Amino acid sequence: MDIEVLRRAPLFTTLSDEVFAALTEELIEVDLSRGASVFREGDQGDQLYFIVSGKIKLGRTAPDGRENLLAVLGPGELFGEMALFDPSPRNATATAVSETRLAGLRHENLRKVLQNSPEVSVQLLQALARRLRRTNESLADLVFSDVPGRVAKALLDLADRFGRPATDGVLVAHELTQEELAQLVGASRETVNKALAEFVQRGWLRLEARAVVILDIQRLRQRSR
Amino acid sequence: MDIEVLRRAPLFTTLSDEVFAALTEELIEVDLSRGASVFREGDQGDQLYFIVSGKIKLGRTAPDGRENLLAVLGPGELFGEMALFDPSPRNATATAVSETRLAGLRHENLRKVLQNSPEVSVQLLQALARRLRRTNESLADLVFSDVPGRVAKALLDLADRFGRPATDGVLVAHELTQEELAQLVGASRETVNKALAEFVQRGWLRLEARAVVILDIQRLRQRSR
DNA sequence: CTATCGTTGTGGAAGGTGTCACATCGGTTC
DNA sequence: GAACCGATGTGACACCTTCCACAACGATAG
Repeated sequence: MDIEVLRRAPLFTTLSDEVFAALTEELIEVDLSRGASVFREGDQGDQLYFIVSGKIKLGRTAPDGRENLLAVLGPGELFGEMALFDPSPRNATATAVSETRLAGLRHENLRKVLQNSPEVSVQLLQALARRLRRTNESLADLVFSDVPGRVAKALLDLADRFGRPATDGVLVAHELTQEELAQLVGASRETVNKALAEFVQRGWLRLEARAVVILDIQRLRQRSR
Repeated sequence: MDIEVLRRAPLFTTLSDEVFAALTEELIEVDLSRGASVFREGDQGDQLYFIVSGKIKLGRTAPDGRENLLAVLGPGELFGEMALFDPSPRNATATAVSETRLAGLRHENLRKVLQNSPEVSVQLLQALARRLRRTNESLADLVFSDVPGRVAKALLDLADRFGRPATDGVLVAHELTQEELAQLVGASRETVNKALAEFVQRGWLRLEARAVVILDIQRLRQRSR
């Protein structure tokens, strides 16, 4: 397994080489193709996962079948950590958005690491605090912004994390369908499509298959406020 | 200061009497009257707070002045912990909803406790995980439920945490104005007022000053889904 | 090449919510 | 008691968003 990504992950950078080596012994490799789930809402879980490559979406399903996404995560990020500290079952479903490789770590093995190096628990606390901050941000957006604003914000966020410079702008290969993008911003697919169309029409974006190229990041940023 | 509440708080129950005693030495007492703020969005903070008595609302302000509440917390709960693990400034304003007494703990003093008893960091992780879970829940509600549904859910939640049995139902002395309740559920005051009026008209509620009496908890629960 | 199916693009009707406007109520101040 | 002010109650209207319907597109399988 390619452990370089993990070595650079915030959670592990503070670890000594020894401890890190011991830890990697315990990692469980998981490979997923698009659409495959790591775990589902309601499952009992005792692992947390690091994304080695690919992307994972965390989503919830309403009783009537509608879905909404809490986050889309990429390489170096971790998820499923809540189950380790909160006894209740998984409160979200984790699904691969593309070909994805994960490294799983069981609760008991993490415990061992926590004993030996208390910095790790601080790192975990930081990771959780950051996530909480992000979620609070999303909450506020949902209350204050209209759909186009939330779409703009989502694209900028995805650009920050997955964007790569292109000849005429920033290529954001988010790998999401418009349906998924809509679930991420909490709106209907149709409305999101129309918002995207408007941005394209204004010359701020160019659409590609499961990707966008941001042409005018300034305007987009302005629209997102 | 009345430390009984703190002794029973999840974060401290696992501590030995010695460690707990040492900790209480470091606590900073803060008294607030309704409307007074502990800290504001953008402040630099290095304390976390435990609520001894009263209620605190955590809120954010949009650039245009509109507000929305992330949570309303009561005795035994803690807040402001994110600043300890995430270097960025406060991302919410904490304001007293009623006469409130807090116990503040500075970062450096918490560190000392964390060194001596690793269980506390696990407790902190649990507290954060629970908060994240709650926030995810609110996010989903905002996407899936209409305003009356969210109002019903908010009242039930407040009832769980602050409710007291009354002669004809459950008295929820939430101490929030309808304006604040509206900010909590992410809606306008008028719409919330109309939702409440409808519930009263159906015989599910009785309104009192900054409080409600839930008369038919079953129906209310049904409406909240 | 053709059929199929998931995805994307668009229009229009229906409904929920925010905004505005104003009446009412209750407690506080002078 | 009168004036005042924050909080609450309620209607009308505009607007955004969802929902429904259907066309167009593109990749894949046969």
